[in-house]
Amino acid sequence: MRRVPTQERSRQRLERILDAADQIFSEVGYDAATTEQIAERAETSIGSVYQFFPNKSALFEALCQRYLERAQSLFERLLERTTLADSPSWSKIVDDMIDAFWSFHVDQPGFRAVWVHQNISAQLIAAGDAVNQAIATRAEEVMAFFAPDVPRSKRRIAASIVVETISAILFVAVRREPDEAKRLVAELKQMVRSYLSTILPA
Amino acid sequence: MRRVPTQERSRQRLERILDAADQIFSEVGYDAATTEQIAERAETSIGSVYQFFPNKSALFEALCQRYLERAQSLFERLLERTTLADSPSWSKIVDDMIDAFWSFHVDQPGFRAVWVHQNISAQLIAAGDAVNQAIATRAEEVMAFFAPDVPRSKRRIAASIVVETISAILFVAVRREPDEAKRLVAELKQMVRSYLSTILPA
DNA sequence: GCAGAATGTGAGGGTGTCCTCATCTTTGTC
DNA sequence: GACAAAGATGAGGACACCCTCACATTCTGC
Repeated sequence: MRRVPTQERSRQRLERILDAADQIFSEVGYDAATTEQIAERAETSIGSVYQFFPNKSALFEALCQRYLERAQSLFERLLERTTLADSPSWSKIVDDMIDAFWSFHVDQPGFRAVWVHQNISAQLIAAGDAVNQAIATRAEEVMAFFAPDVPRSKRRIAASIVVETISAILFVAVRREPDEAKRLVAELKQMVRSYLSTILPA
Repeated sequence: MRRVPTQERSRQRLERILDAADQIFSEVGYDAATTEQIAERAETSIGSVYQFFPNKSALFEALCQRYLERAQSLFERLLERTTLADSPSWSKIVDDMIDAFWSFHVDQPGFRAVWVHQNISAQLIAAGDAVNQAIATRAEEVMAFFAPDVPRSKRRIAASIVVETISAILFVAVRREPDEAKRLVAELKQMVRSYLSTILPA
């Protein structure tokens, strides 16, 4: 970012620009989106956009980063709440997790739109992978709580595939009709549960 | 397509253009790819590219269509071979299916590259969905053979999520280190098997 | 209420790509 | 081998978008 806003007016403008970028990129895709269009939607001038971001791609990346941060913080909040509760079953945790991320996708339709089917830099892909990795690592810790004797390597790959599957299927589900999506999410829970029951004790 | 080639020379040129497009789009993405660059890689002139395709996006779509056809025909060939063999277990069929599609991804790296993280038209997304749907429908028939009493609606959603999961996780696996990918594929089989065993008889 | 810092503006320069078309080359047929 | 049809070529027109920068406006501390 070129300039970090200090005044309130500027902070709001930056927020408006990011929101506008979110909308435009979601609607028409990275290429078709023009910086002029984004400025217009943000009710500001093209010059202001370039006050904050050195170029179009930096604007897009900032937007993606914002989504990644939101996703990760959602997961952290969820875990905090869970560990505080008096040890529920792991299947309950899985269900809650899936529900929470499903809500995330539904509430923030731009997330899928900007993340999939856009030109994403290798750097950004790595950032996305890192978030999934971080989530998987935390998930592995939860698994360790329920099954301390399962070897670490086994836990690692299991956590990884569970996180990736949930992530991938939710991405698919967003595109379906609401009814079909609901059923997909239900079956996703079922699948993850039956897989994990081969590893974790009931 | 603007012109369908009748002479052999022309057919080969068209093939070269599609192959070049495959490479360039894979390497740099849809936007960054230029039609001039594609023509050069195909060892032909820009004019020839536009003899066959009305514009850049039509070229890209033709490329995607070629991949979809290849994927679907792979599945059909696989099923033909399977039904001819004397009724193996369903878990064997699942494993073979996953292996075959994994090879497809590995052998045709361009498939993932052009399909994910590119600007794909809604029309093309629908085409991709249609292929997955078609595969799911055939998978459902196979399930019907092993579990005739499971209600149709249940079979449908199960087939759908299995196909989507396999498709999604293989897309993820391609990006991993070979070792990690191998483990992911192995766990994918495990997951699908344990899910299906809640539906199909052993 | 004033100086100066911070912020905002938008017309236009520069760049690069898509695609056309007039012209040339190859292929097939009699 | 001559003629027509099919195929191939690539310089350049047209267009659209990114980004700059000189100037205007707003804010802040004194």
